[in-house]
Amino acid sequence: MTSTETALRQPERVAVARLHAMLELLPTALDKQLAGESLTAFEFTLLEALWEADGRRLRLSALASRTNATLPRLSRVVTGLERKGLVERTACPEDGRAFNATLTDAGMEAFLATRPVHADAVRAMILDGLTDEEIDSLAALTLKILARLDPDRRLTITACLADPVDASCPADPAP
Amino acid sequence: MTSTETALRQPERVAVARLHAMLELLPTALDKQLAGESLTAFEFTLLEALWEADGRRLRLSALASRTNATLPRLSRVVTGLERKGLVERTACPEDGRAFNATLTDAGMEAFLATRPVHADAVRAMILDGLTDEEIDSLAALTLKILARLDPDRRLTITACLADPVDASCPADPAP
DNA sequence: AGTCCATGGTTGTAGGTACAACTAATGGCG
DNA sequence: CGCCATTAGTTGTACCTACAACCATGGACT
Repeated sequence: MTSTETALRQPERVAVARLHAMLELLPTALDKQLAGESLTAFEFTLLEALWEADGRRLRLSALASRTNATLPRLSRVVTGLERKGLVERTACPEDGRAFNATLTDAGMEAFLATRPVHADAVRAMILDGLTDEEIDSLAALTLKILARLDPDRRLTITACLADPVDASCPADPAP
Repeated sequence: MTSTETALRQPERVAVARLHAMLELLPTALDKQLAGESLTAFEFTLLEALWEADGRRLRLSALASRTNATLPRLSRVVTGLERKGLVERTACPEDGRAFNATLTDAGMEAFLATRPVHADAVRAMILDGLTDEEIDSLAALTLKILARLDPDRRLTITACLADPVDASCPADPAP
């Protein structure tokens, strides 16, 4: 079942090479744009997830799922944000094992201050070069790839990642 | 001229969120598929670049450009591959500062052994879910994003990354 | 030749991430 | 009740990468 023995065709090679290049360049580029706010892109994503969450708090495991991070990684990042006073760990009443990460007021403030910077960076590096149709196309393509990456469908529960069924997302032909 | 003050629109948010998720998941997923060959995805990319190069060798800085890596990073990875016997550092005759990384026979062998594994992984995680048109679309989108990421155009010189004008992936003059 | 600057690479250091091993609490089931 | 498998999180360890500082060479210009 291994080794299809067939080499990739040229258009495939091109797409993969470019995708790979983007994978290599985009994350560090994004991080650099946010460096001025003393937040990493991942930390921002984390604050964003909490901001959108009910009661501005989320269980660590839920937060890990939403941000596509492993639990160890999330644990340490939350520790870091806690040290900066942007987040608080509070025990979960219903489950003695679980903890909630709660956005503090300072965390809210930091998030709101960083949001426009992040939005501008994303526009400058990704969106501004694309037409509306291309943006939709990008959303559709990434969804398809994500579906294969995460067959368990455990991770992609966030609204923006879900299937295009829900109203807020642009419709496209269902597979 | 900072802070556009305008929030991202919903389709933009969706595309960016999915792209971000992919950025988080794809690299580690690819690495895991290649773990059995005791090569990282980046090391494979590096061997691939050397394989395609004229005389199976490339100057370190050229190699860094092709693989979208910083020079320090490349230097260490080459050291690692050298230790494994897959690559050799040889001084460049024309330029006393420069070094060539040369693919050894063992390196060729390792590359050829890993190539089908890598191809299968790429197919399984990316290509198999997409139609030919979508693959072309992906290539076009990533090209547009790369163009904005690398305005200096220093990095994206590789044939597969260049503008869609040229069809083939020719080698270019060795050092 | 001599000076200055740019280029090619290497290494010190710091920070981030994955994996595995670990603790602790939950929930089922006899 | 008491045992066992599962789940939530934390931490030890190892690796990787970025940035900055560094050394050496090449090239231009006087």
